[in-house]
Amino acid sequence: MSKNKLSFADKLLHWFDDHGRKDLPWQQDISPYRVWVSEIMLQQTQVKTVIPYFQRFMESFPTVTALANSEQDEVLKHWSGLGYYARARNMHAAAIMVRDEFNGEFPRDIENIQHLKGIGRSTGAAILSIASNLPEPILDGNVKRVLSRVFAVEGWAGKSAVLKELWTLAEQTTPKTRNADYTQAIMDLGATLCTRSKPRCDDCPMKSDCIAFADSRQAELPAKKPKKIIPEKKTIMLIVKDEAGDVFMQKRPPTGIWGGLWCFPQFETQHEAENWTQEFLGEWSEKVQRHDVLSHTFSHFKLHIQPLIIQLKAPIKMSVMEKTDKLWYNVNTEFNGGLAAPVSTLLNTLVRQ
DNA sequence: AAAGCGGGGCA
DNA sequence: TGCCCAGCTTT
Repeated sequence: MSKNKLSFADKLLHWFDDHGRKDLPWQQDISPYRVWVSEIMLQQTQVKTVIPYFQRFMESFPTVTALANSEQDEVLKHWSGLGYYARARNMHAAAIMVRDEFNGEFPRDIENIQHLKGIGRSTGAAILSIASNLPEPILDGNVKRVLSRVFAVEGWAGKSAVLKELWTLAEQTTPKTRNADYTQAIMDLGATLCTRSKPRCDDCPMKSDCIAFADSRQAELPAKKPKKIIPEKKTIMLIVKDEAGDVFMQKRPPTGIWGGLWCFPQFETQHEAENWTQEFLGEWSEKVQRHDVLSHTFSHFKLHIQPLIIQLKAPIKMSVMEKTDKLWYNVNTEFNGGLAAPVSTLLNTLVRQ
């Protein structure tokens, strides 16, 4: 390791001592479990949004064993609105694995910790570094941005050659001592100063070392992901109300979009929706109401949702009542399961009046 | 309204 | 090794 690289860590740590954030909820009572939960949540969401989710999660699932002993519906309920629901499912599976295969303790080495679902090299390293002060380098989005700028790494990090170069730089810059502080410091620098747009270079401890700053290339580095045109799809969401005002909902398959979350029945056409209602639920008393289309963007397609509301009058056929993946939801009660954002939106705007 | 964000799973 | 998976914030 060159002298230059050592001073990188020293400068960063000095800055962190004076200016870094140390009062975030997951920086208190540090444990592998708390760091793990925060890291998974922070993968997809900003600090400000994560804080209330983290606190609710910790109140309900104070330990990894408590999480393992919970129902998936309960876990997804705490994740509703955060997105990337596969990560909540993975966390639940990983907690069960820690309970059953690791005696309730997180593995303390980078190889074994990656056997847990949802934990790769960077997240595993963050847990080991922050919770146990082990000298593992991390490479999350913040670190990628900082390293790309300081060392002028060319190319998009989605390319394996670029990613490899970034990992090498991460290994070379990560110190053996004060590793936990260093990991928090470099993430903090990326989150607060070395931001994607308008970085505050004048306040940055790496200013004198940063090639992007020297060359005024902060806006070009890191290289952006190539643009892709995403397809658009349409669906009808059918909101069926029974005589009591309860709403019919069904659980989605365990994997795929909104896996394990509760949703309204979906159809391609209004005709199909009406036929299905007739066949499985009975007669309806009012005309089918169409409501405004709600558009929802995923990473790989855009979904246009046409909500339909049907009010039933005849009694419900028993067959649908018996299934565990179908239910009638009393909208004035708390929902015990995961709900995708547009489903929550529809419940709030069209059902709970 | 459109762009940008991030990491792991899996074919 | 390249594509799939979300929903929120920022511009």
